[in-house]
Amino acid sequence: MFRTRFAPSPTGELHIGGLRTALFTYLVARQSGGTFLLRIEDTDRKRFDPHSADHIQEALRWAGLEWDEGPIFQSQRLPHYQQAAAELVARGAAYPCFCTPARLDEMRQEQTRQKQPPRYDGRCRGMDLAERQRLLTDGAPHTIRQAVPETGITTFHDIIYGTISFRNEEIDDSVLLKSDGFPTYHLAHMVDDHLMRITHVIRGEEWLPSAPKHVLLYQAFGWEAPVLCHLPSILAGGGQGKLSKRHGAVSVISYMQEGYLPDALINFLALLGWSPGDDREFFSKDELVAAFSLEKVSHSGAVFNREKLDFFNGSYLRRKTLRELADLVLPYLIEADFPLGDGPRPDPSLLLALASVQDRLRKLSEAPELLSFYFHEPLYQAALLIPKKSNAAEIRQTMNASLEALRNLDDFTSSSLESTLRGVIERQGWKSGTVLWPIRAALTGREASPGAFEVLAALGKERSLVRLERALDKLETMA
RNA sequence: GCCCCCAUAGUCUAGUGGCCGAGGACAUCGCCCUUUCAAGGCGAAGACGGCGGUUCAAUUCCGCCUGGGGGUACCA
Repeated sequence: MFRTRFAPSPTGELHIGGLRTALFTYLVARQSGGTFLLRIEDTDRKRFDPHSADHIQEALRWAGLEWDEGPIFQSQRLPHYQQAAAELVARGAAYPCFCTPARLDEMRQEQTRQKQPPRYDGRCRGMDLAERQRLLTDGAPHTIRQAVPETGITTFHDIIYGTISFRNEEIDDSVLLKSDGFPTYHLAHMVDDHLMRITHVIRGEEWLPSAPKHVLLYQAFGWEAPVLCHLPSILAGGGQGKLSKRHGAVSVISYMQEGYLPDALINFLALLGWSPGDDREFFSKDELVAAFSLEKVSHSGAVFNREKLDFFNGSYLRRKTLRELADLVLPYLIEADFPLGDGPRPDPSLLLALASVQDRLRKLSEAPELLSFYFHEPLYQAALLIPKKSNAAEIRQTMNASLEALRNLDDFTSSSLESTLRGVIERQGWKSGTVLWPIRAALTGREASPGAFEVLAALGKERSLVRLERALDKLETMA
């Protein structure tokens, strides 16, 4: 029964990398029958975005990652952190620092000039106790800094990376409590993880270098540290392959708006840095819960590959029933201002139209473009009606024959349309292309589109005949 | 600069010393199907970064180099 948490800072919208972290965190909790908690780490008042927490929750919900506890806001738990900081000072693991931002800035510039690693020089750490007490009682502004041991090695175990150690002398005395009384991440997250009985800290690898600070803090408190797990980054992949050049960090909401299905995104993201160890690639969320394990997460960063995401999305879209697809696509058609009529919303002809494009759809936002000829008379050049290796005279002939056969046909279903037109083709001994290509071109105005029978059926007899007659007119004026 | 992490095809990955003359997926190319484009089926091309070790045997272990990523804030 593990307790895990996703702990984003509310500084903007949830990004793809954050969603993957949330997913892995969620999976660990679910597969143990444990608890997944959402904690908003809003301890930076400068970067705080008031809408961010809502956006993050919306994105998580859309993705299907429901949390069991929270959201908990750190800004409402200040006393916990202040008390913890005081405790640390009492234990000698932290100390008040009265250095001003200006002095710190100057100090770092000097260090950089001398080609030394920029870090706190320890001025207030060695301060005379009487002096410290005097400043404190005077109410001098100060922060609380971690007193990192000057010698020794801090070692910890990461589920993914294994044993990692740092020389304590390399670790800086970070600020734990800011002068405004807010904690920094270093203090807040570990205090909360302890108080909330978190068993697994799962976060991005950008935290790896500061992990020893946190381990030291757990030791100072005498608390048992949770299992640590750092996830490899998702990379943008600039400059190498042609397929990877326009990938970047993008917000989850934008994928939602572009018409990616949450299940497809989740499936894709799960495979970015994790694999089951065999050749399976399609996973429902439940299957992920069953198969996932942190031990199988890879150690190296993964480039975000949108082509593969599109493949997954198309694949998930193809599994939808037509009614499901209609519900999904409708908002995009409305957005595109298509004349949808007054009838029942997923009307039969819309379902037929959708069926004709389902195989070509990679994301929902492509639907208006793929379906436009069903809603608007197509504009095209007469030459489009004539396939290669044919001519206007021949096409006029086949079109007239097709038109006549179609006028006499009442059952406008794909199958009866097919047998009727194949009958025409066979009787006249024509090549099927000379009959079918011009019909399809006349109906869609496109070089590439769904097949003639499907379009005929979806458009219906009346509208089909109008378009075919118009095409014939075009052919006449051509000659 | 210093510290940490990483390294199988364009991309995501399988692989824990011999089963690898390296498996799967996306993308690419070809063929089939076919009125077009997709989808689908079949097939092709494509990788163990380099150099040294260890070993009877290294993609797998070790070191160095190179390359990539991250950190170095009163941001997370």
